[in-house]
Amino acid sequence: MKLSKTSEYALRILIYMSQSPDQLYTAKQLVKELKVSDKYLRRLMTDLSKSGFIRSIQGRDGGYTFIKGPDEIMLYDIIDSVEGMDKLNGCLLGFESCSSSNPCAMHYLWMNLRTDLNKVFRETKLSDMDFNKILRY
Amino acid sequence: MKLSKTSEYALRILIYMSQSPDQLYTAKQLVKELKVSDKYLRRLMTDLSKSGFIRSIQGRDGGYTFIKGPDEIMLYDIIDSVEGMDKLNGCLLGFESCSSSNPCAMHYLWMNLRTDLNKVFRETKLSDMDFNKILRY
DNA sequence: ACTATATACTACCTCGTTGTATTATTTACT
DNA sequence: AGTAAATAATACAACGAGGTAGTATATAGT
Repeated sequence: MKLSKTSEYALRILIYMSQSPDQLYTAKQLVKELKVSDKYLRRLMTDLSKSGFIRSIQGRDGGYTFIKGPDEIMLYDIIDSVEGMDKLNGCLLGFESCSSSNPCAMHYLWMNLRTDLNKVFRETKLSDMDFNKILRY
Repeated sequence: MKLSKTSEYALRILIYMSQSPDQLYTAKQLVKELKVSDKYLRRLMTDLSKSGFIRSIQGRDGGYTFIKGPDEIMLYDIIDSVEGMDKLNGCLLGFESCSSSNPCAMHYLWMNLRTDLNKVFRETKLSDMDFNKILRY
């Protein structure tokens, strides 16, 4: 029912950047706009570039820019890359052995809910975000 | 998208106990059946009795039994008492200032999903659980 | 009163997540 | 070549959730 801070930040950053996807964003700029700590953001940006969402350009006049277009990136992909979407899809009661053939008491109830959750995150693109509503802090 | 371990355990325990709600359950018995660590379960049971779901009976021949009937306890109440349902209902992007009048880019998307989640947990009773599907471990 | 068996309470330990500090590397410009 | 401005990488600190140990307290049966 809640994402990790890392997912929060990743989404914040990429949603923010997708306002003008061709622009080169510096860490300094993102830190200022999004109020994520400098060091933490930089580390996260490295992860995001390793995951292939953005390219990092080192050196003077460097920064970060998109590789894929925001219309090619699903919210699911972002969350999956930073915290693992499968973690969120386990048994709600924490039973290792829970499955459709051996369901726990809440299995079908939870399955329906999480199917909807997954569907939305799988089908929503970064570019579907409403850019009139970019909060900063 | 996931509950805390404490919520998992609380649900496990109460769902298990609601199989025969008038029975007196000892910690030892619950530990054995549900594979939750002895000390942790005991501490959690104290919390659950303070929250008014169960009564604890100390001393020899003591144990735990329901106060309210399982048809009076909503899943929402259990989760809310052990981890605070409000924590799960915050802004998905972690913006403090996010609200309907000042929404973040994902506000309405997330609002719809979490409304469904809340609805199900608010409307589902402990006694609605399928007791043919009580997994133990 | 004593004992066995149960819960209550307090303090501590462990570990993953979050956040910070420091140093190294890369690149454009002059 | 030298400098300034940017990212990369690594190590470590702080915190909270989860889990454990040990002691105190309560109660039924004898």
